[in-house]
Amino acid sequence: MASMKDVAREAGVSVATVSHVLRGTKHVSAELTERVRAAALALGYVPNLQASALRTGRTQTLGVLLPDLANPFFVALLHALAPAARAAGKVLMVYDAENDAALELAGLQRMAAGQVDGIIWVPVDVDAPHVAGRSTPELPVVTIDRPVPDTDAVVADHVAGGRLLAEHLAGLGHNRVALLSGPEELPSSRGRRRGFIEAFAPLTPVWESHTGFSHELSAEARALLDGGNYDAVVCANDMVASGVMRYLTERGLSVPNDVSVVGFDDVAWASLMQPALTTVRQPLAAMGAAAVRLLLERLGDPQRATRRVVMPVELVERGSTAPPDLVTWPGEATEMALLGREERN
Amino acid sequence: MASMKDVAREAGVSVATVSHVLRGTKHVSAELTERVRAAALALGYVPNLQASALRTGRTQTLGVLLPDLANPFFVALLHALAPAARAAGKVLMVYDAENDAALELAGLQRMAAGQVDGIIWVPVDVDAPHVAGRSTPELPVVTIDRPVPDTDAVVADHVAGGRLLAEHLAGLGHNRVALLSGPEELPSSRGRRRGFIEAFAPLTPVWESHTGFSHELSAEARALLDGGNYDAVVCANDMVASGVMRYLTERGLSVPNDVSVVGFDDVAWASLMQPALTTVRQPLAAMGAAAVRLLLERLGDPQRATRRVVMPVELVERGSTAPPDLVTWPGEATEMALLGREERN
DNA sequence: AGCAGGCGGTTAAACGATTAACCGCTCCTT
DNA sequence: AAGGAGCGGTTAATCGTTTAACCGCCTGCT
Repeated sequence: MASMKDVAREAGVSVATVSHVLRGTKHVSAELTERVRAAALALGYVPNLQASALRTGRTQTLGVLLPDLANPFFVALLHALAPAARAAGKVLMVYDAENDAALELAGLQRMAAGQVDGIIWVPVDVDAPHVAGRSTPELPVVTIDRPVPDTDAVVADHVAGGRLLAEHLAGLGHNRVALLSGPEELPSSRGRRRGFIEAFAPLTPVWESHTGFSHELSAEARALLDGGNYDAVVCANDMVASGVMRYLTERGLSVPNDVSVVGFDDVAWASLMQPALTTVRQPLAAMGAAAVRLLLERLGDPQRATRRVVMPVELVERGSTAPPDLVTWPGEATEMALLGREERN
Repeated sequence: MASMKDVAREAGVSVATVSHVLRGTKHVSAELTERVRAAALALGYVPNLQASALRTGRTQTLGVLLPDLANPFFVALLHALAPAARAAGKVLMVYDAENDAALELAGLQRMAAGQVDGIIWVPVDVDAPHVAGRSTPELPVVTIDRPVPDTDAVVADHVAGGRLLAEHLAGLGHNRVALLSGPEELPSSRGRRRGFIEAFAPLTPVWESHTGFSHELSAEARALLDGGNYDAVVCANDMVASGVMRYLTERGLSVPNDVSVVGFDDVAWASLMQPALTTVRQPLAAMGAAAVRLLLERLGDPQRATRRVVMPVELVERGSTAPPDLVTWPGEATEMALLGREERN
């Protein structure tokens, strides 16, 4: 690989001059500029970014630390990050924590080893010790979706999303809603749940079960669904909604004729499900751009106060929701109270 | 950030000794080893990988250059690559070419700038000039799915996959098959098509249209589907299959009762579709591991002859295929010959 | 005339790690 | 006893780039 020294020799100047020409850090006469340019081209010179990074302390690389690449939401986020980073001339170093806090910590340390200028991070678990203790001393961090105290953060307005769903379902005439909320410890799940309940509660009580983000339904969730006495299911996210639709269909129920189902996120295939899924869209492209912007701003001014950006969400009405069928349900209504956990307060 | 010099001072030894202790490159007395370890721990020392890379010429980073992060297949591939890379102590630098050859070239150059030890690459277009000319002089490359001459490559056995589908459909009794093959220039599409036709041709002719990999169907594809006279649709991949199932369903046809549909790849949500999709699974985890292994082998021995690894595929039978309904089709059979392109030999 | 200051370039010191070469010392061999 | 080998450590060169400091030289001001 041709180095700057080679270019300098070829052009008959010092390496300093080559550097100045290539970076424009100092004015160089037209003649020498031309000679240097020509030499660089002739030798196929390409600057060694490692060396440059060593000297300047800037790698032009951003770390992306995600909890799970198997989750389409995070993948979509990555997809949104990529163009924003490129626009800023940065390249992404991606680390998949595979939902494992130990792996996440390893990734964090690896990135702290001077490999990246900053990190865009969706923590596996905001309550894990290494998150609070922030074992990464002085590496700028922007969190997305799962904000960590004292970091810049980008989050969607989950509360508003929950509210939109509540209003949509209430508007259609639903009043017996089963709620499959996501992991209790996640701010996103909590926000969606709160928004939904606050906007829906005046109408009717709600049966609820906590579940993961997988399309595999928990035993508790299945019991709740088997119990009947609901005319709509509000799911933790689109993957869960997909699992629910499948489960209901297999049991001979029709979505949306017998039961309406809603998800959250609007992943790519939500519109391809049968029926197409009504859900809440998070503005991923904007969130990715915001995260990159926040990180660059902090790189420019490390002392800046941390900021939290809340992005608006949008209801996407599709075929999985419809007015409830007012004919009584096949199941008995009396046994319902035993199933599912009671809504606490 | 504490550097090696700091550790050396703290432990009262030279930086060389610190390096030897930390890397185990030379034997150091138990006492000093202990002192160095303690000092490193106390100062929270973490080696600067940039400096290390500059000196040794090894970054411990692998580049991953993908054509499109919006395509779930490539995302799944990335997901398969991540654990394999980690197991080898490497971290991944991911670049999304967004199906744009110019962007791909930019990514290639960026990675050639000493940022990675080697590249795992799925080219946007194997016929693009920068692919053949390989504008990346001496950077080890492993291609996946779209092999480039004179590189190590990992590919699934697409021909066998096509054959499996043909045998499956023929076994069910289908003999009027519409073929929506993928982009003609891609080796994967060509292989699937060839395998299918070779195994199916003895039975019956095939109507065919070339299409992209998107769930948005081309006008030609829609015309073919509208034409009728088929009892099964063989799709370029799962995304296309999903679009086809939706299109057919909207037109009142039932899958698999009226028409069987098959895809290719077995992406994550293939099993969640209604009906669940019969498809061919590519062994992604194994392919990712193979790619990393090939790349590491080449790093170890740059002179080694290039190798191509062909991975076995597997038919996954699900609900989207069934024996054909022998009742005659609603459409007329006579007008069919006009629609779709004739099978060219 | 004398001096400040700009211009266009070079010199050389970093950045942080790796590693060949070397230096005393001890111990073994012949 | 002389020479060689091994041990445990240090010195110093090096990777490729950046950039502060410096050096002549020419201009223009007073």
